Amino acid sequence: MVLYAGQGDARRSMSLLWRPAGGGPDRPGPKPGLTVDAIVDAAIAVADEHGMAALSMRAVGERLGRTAMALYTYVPNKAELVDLMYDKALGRLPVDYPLERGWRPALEAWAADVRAFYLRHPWVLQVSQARPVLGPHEFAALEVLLRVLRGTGLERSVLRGVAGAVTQFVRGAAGVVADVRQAARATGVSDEEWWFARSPLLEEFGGGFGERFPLSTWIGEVDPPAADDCTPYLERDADWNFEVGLRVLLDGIEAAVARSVG
Amino acid sequence: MVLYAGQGDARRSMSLLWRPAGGGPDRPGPKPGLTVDAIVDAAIAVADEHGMAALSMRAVGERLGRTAMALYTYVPNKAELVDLMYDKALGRLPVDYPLERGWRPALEAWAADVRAFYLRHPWVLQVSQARPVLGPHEFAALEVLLRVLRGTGLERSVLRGVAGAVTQFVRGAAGVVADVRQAARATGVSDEEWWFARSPLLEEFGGGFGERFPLSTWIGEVDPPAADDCTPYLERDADWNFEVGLRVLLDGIEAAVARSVG
DNA sequence: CAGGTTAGTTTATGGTGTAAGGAGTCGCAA
DNA sequence: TTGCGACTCCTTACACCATAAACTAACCTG
Repeated sequence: MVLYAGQGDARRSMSLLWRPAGGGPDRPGPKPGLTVDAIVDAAIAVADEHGMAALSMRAVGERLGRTAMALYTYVPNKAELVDLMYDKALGRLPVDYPLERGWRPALEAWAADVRAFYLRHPWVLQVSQARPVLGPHEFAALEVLLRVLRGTGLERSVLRGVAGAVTQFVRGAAGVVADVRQAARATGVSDEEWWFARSPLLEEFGGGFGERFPLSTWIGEVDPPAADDCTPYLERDADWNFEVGLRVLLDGIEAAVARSVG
Repeated sequence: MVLYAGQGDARRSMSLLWRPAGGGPDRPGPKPGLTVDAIVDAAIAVADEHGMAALSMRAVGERLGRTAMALYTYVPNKAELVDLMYDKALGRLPVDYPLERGWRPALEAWAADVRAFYLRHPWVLQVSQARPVLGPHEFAALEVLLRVLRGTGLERSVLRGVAGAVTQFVRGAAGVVADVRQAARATGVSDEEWWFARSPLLEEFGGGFGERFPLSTWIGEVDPPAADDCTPYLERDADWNFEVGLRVLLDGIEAAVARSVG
C-alpha cells in the first residue's frame, strides 16, 4: 500500500518533522515511556533489517516492548512515521564535498555516497516521491547536491533538469541492486539459483529465443569467458554499469557547461 | 507489500507468461467462465484507474463478477498476476524507431514514448525490478531499445551501462510525475492546495529557512515572474526537466561515441 | 450413467492500519 | 489533601488483505 502523509493536519506534520532535539516541558499525566525519536529509530531498524514490507506498527511496537496502538500517541499514523523515518535517515548522508578540484570529482563522490546510502537503507527508495517530505534533512541533502552542481555555473532552469537527471540515475541504479538483494533475502532464493531455474525454461517456452531476441541475448552474454553464468542484470555487473552510466551523465553535463560558456 | 513471483513453480510461471494466444483443448469439468487474459485485462484496468494500491484480488474479481477466490484457478497468486499484467502492458509499447537520421532522434522518440507509457500506466513503475519478469514483451521492449542503441556502435559493456542509465532516467522522471498525480487523486488534494498549506509552515518551523537553505530556495523559485506560485517539483516543470535531462544524457552518449571512435 | 476432473463458492486463518473506549498516572490548582 | 483534567497505554473491534481448505456443481470421457 502506498501511503500519503499529511493529508490531515499539515501543521502537526511539520512540527513533528522540525521538532527540536530536546524533550518538551513537563506535562500532566504519566511520564512518556517512549519518544518520537525512539520510535523512528526502531522503525528504521525494522525497515533496515527486514525491508519496508515488514514495517508494521505492530512490529515497531514490539521492538519497543509496546503494542502497536501505543505509538499513536507519538505519531499520528503510519504515513507520518514513514516520513519521519525518511527525513531522519537522510540525516546520515555525508555533507562535505570540496570543490577544489572542480565539480566533477565532487559529484562523483556524491553519487557514490548516495548510492551506498540507498544500499544501506533500501527502503528509502520506496518512500513515495509524490509530495516531498519537506523535513530539515531532505532540504539539507538537496542543498549539498546543489552546492556541488553550482560549480558548473549552469543557469537555474538547466540546473533543475541536471539535478533531476543525476538524482534519478542514482536512485534507479541503486534501486535495481536493492531490489535484487531484497528479493534474495525475502524469498531465500539466491540470484544464481533463480537464474539457474529459469534460463533453460526461457529457451523451452521462448521458442527459438536466440533468434527472436538476438540483441537481448547478445547483451546478456558475459564478456570474459566466465562460462556457466547467464545473468544479465546481476549485482556483479551493477558496479560497472553504475560507473559507465555516471561517466556518460557527467560527460553530458560537461557538454552543457561548454555550451553555456561558449 | 512487495511481492515476488515465481518462488514456487518456475515452470508454471513461465508457461503462463509465454502462454499461446488461442484457448487450450477441451477438458472435463465445467467450462471456464474466465480466461487468464480477461483477468489480466481487468487487473490492468483496476490498476490504471485506481492505482496499484487498489489492486486486490477482490477488486479484480468484482470487476469480472466473481469472487476473489475464483481467480486462483487461473492464476497461482497475486505476484504472478502482477507479472502477467506487467508483461502484457509492455506489449502496448511502440516498437518502430527508424534509424535513418541516426540514433539520437530515434532515442529521443523512444524516451518520449516510454515516458508517456509510464504515465498512462503508472503502476508499471511499482513492479519490483528485482527479478526480471522474463516475459515475451519485456524482451521485446529491451530489444527495441537495444536496436536503437546499437546505432551508437558502442561496445557491449559500455552499452549495458548506457542502456541502464537511459532506462533509469526515463523511469525516474516518469515516476515523479506519476507519483504526484497519484497522490493528488488518492488524497483529493491538488498539488497547489498542498503547497499552499505547507509553504508558510516551512518558514514558521524552519526558522530562517531562506538563510539555512539558500540554494534550495533559489532553485525553487520560478523563473518567469509568475508570482503566487511556489512549486519546485511540479508537473508543469517536469516536461522541461525531462527535456533538459535527456539532452544532457544524450550529449554524454555522444561523448562516449566520440571517445570510442577516436 | 458412473467417475473423475474442473470452476467457482463459502468459510476460515492470520495478517494489516487504526477508531473507540477504558484504565491507570501524574501535575497542578483549590 | 483532594480532585480535576490531561496524558499514556492497553484492549477491543472493524474493515480490509492474501490465500488455504473444504465443498458444490458442472461437465467430459469411459
